[in-house]
Amino acid sequence: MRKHVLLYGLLGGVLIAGLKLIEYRWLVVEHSIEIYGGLVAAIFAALGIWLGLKLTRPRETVVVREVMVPAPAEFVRDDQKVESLGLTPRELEILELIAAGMSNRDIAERAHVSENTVKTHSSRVFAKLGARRRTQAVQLGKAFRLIP
Amino acid sequence: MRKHVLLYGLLGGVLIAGLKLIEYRWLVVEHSIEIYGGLVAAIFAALGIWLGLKLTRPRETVVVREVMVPAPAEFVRDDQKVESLGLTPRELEILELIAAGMSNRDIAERAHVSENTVKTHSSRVFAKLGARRRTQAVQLGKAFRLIP
DNA sequence: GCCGAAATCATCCCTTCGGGTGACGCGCGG
DNA sequence: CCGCGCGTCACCCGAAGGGATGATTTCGGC
Repeated sequence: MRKHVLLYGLLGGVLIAGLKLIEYRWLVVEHSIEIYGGLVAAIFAALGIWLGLKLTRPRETVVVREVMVPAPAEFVRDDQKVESLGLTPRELEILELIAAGMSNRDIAERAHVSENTVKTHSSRVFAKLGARRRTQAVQLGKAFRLIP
Repeated sequence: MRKHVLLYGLLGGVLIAGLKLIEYRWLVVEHSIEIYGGLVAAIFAALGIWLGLKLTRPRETVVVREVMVPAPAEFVRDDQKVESLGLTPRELEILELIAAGMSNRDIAERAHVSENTVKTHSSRVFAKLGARRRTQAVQLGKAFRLIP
């Protein structure tokens, strides 16, 4: 920065000296003052522009734009809904297995209980959800955010 | 931009006229030419700097930062998957209704066809999806992004 | 005009589901 | 200690679902 200012002043001095020399060499011409002023103005204006550019070159404004990106939005169980429906953990578990597309027999094996027990649980789930079919139970379970 | 240039020239003219006036009023002082040049240089340099700043004002770096925000991510059917599975529009429609938790009878009424037809369609859907139960068909349908 | 895909409906048969009911054991809290 | 909620299991029965197969119609393409 200091370098720039020094260079600036130096150039100014040289210019003035040069102009003066020219003036003395070719005598005073009419309107020389205007030409002189115009030259000085033009040159210094150019210098000013250059200096201004130099000064503001590294000045950058960072604009942060947040973009909505579709995120999986991981599942969070609505425990309040579970509470209000009076669903027991076991029933919720059976509902999840039903939603996974398993038959009562499959669920019985998975949960290490008898098929009858699974039927009892699922019946209770249907009753509490107000569903008549397992597919409906699944649909309601997802709507109530009880299962992913 | 044109406005700036005009203003620039106008100011220059006014300045020269003003200086000339001063020069005539107080007579010619020794070194007046240097003072005059210096003044013109200083003012036009300032103008140049200002212009330079103006020119480079809109230099901004836009940084786009993608932020994971839970978004619904609306459903888009995987038509390619539909194609590869050979699912017909009607079958897809029946699959959607199954996913809505409806019974074959409900679907028959909704689609204005007989229950037998619904059963035929659903059977084909199951075959194409590799499902044995409607709940499984729903689960697979969602996994394959065939239904919302 | 014939062919094939899609949609429609049907019939038989078996499996799975769902409702209803009853019962037993366990653990917790009044 | 007794009741209650929860989980477990059982049996019956009707409804719904699902597999297999065949038939008809409609529509677009070759």
